[in-house]
Amino acid sequence: MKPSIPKGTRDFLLEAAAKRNYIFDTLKKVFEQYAFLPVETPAMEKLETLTGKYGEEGDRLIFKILARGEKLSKALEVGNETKLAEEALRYDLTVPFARMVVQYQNEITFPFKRYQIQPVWRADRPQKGRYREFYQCDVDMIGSKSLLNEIELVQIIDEGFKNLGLGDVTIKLNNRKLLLGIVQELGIENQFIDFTVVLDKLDKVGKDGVLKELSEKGISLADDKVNLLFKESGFDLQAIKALIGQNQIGNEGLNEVNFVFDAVKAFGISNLELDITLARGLNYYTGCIFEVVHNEFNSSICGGGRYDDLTGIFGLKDVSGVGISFGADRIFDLMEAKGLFPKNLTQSAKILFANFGEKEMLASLKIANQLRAQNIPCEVYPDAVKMKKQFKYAEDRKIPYLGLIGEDEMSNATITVKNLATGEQTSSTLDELLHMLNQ
RNA sequence: GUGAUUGUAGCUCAGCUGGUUAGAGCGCUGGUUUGUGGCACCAGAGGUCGCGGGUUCGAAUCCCGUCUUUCACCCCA
Repeated sequence: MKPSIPKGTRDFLLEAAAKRNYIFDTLKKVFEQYAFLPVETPAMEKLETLTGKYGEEGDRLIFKILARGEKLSKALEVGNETKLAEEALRYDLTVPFARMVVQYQNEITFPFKRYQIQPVWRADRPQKGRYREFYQCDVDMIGSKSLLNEIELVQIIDEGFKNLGLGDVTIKLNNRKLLLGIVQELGIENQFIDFTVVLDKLDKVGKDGVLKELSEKGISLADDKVNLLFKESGFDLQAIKALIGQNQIGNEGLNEVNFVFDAVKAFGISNLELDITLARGLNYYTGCIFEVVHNEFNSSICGGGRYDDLTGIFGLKDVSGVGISFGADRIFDLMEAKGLFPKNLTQSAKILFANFGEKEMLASLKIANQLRAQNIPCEVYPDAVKMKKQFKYAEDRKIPYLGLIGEDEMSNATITVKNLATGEQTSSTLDELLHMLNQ
């Protein structure tokens, strides 16, 4: 059998793993700058914890874990589908986080801020930028309704992407309350989800495409409202204001968006865009919603929003939360395509000591240990094989220097050091070597 | 879930309308060079042509199924 991995998953070899860690580390630094601390939750949750939180489509994509042993045979026997799988792999990090907050509510100080970098699984069909296993980097805050949180999250998004070299992203902002107000004024409140999902496609399929899809879902709109709602491929904020008029929830949403928008702009973040067509599919969002896109990548690389009732589902009422999720794998692909990763992420040792035999090997190890004590990563080649092979190893691992300690060097306490890039070779004492490698 | 698409050596690929020993480049191993690599030259190893079935005297090549790859839709990080 040819070795391979399940579809929609991928291996991260040395260099790829280093690159991905670079993304994690960069984001972590920003998260911690805003006083978020890490938590972790198990890869699997009880199925009932997950179902019903992501909408119909989302539920379908949950990876269920088949029951085993007696439980399985019993479930098959009785034909009880719900007993076939009682556990599932987590679909995102937000719902498990909400579960965690409710479960440990007496041990937690609110507002509770955490970040979480872990993989999630979706039983989707893989395609560009879409995997069945991928890492999310979530920052969430539960237990405060203040819009300060929204403002800070936008700042985190902005700083995070800038630090990754992706300062040219667009941060989109919208508010579900505003959308709800619009839907109320259109008289189609009971088709809120259907409407917003279709509206989200405006820039992709245009006005006619949206109208067509709406009518396919049994939603028809009066012409005058359509004209207020959107133009060919965008929308007109003044017209939207006219559309929602005195609608209470709509104006609430509008005020929230404006507050966040103005504050963030005042802090010099210019790539923020109000987009009333932004919907976001996850059902639990209730207030501000965010999404980050890049013009060289066709799907969003970060998304999030406020959820007023998520903990309520688990029994903790009136606790609002808000958070965002960076899609590490999409960011990885985008950065790879743009060549944004720093070089030498995989440089392991600064110097490799060649192996000429047992005596020489031990002499080299003694030097290596002294370098290590000075925080200089280094290694001794483990086998006394031919030089060609040892050189190649150093080259493949991007080790810049080769140290040679043979009989001559041992007897006069020196180390022959060869710069592998230039071919330059010097005879140094240990102190000279330390000095050179510390630069 | 729907519709396309791909699969030949470790990697990237060639192999014309079916014809007998399936090729190249890179990589790998050994040698020219038993403590001095990158270059060059020489030699060598490595493939049930994704898998299963069918058509045929004969299949990498045609047909069916299946898995896999990639892409779009749905939906999403």
